[in-house]
Amino acid sequence: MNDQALPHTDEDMLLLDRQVCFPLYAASNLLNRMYRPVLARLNLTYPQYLVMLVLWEKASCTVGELGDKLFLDSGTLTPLLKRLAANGLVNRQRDPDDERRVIISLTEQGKALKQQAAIIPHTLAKSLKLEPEQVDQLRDQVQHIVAIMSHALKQP
Amino acid sequence: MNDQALPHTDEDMLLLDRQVCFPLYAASNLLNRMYRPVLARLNLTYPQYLVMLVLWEKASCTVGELGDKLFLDSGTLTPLLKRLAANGLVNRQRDPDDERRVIISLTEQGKALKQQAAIIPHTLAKSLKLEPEQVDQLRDQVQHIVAIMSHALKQP
DNA sequence: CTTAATTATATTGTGTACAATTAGATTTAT
DNA sequence: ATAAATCTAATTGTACACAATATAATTAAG
Repeated sequence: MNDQALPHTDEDMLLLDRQVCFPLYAASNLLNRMYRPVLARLNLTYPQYLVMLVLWEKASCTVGELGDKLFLDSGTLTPLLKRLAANGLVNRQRDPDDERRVIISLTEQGKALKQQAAIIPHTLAKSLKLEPEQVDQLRDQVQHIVAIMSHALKQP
Repeated sequence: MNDQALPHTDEDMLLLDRQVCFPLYAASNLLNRMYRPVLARLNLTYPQYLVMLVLWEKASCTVGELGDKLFLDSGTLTPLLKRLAANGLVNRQRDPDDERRVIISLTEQGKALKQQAAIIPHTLAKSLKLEPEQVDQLRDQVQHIVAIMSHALKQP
């Protein structure tokens, strides 16, 4: 409805405002910036918060499972998990059944933090005052391209 | 149409799949990963490519203008611009009219790179095979929340 | 049963992000 | 005109991201 009017020359396709990728990049940075002060009270960064979200659903999993769910690799997760462990929120231990794996599990303190985290979604939802339908529509659309990209990156 | 059915307890709001922020974060990481091999041929990273997009529209601007457009601060831009300068794509010089400012301008090599970059949007569009209307709709929605967040972050 | 291929995590090096601080230039208020 | 406030970049320190590589454990092949 809108696209037919937009030109598709090489020149126009390089305009910043024509990029899909740039708003996604900017949104990710801005979200991180909005979460930061809220999460700072829990002594968590945003990626650390994501790891905790996974663990609050499933109290223990391997580094690899975390990576699959969060689309991150061990180069990112290993130091992050060491910091979470240093802060007393998780345990890191080799899987006795397969010594290649490292099992990450919640400590009591890590479990307890969930109570304090309960207000986070409220706080953020209030800041980005969008209609619930808009939020759901946006989430579904972005989830869709995440699925496409993660699939595309699996076969080279 | 979909949201009314979803529960809104504190518990449910902490599910990874309920987050809007997480798909945006994942999308940003995955986009970076898809751009990387393509941009590597131009010897650019993704944020560097964004800076070049701005400069291809306006051959010279200050660090502050770049920061406003890309939602980045000098802590990110200064080292990035130094690397672009070291690679011969931009010049960095103090504004003689206001010595606080640093003017970034394209070198001939930087201008010439635009020709090679022309294929980038095509290449990426092919990889994430979405309908043009979907692309436009997604971009508009994400631009909308970027506007909301960048506005929210301006007033403490 | 041993070697080769594969798997899971860790390490290294480069490049962002960003808060907090600093330093210097300009503007404003007095 | 000068001191104070403001503005613009740069610097510092912490924490991601990720490619490439390394290491150790498991599995597969012969």
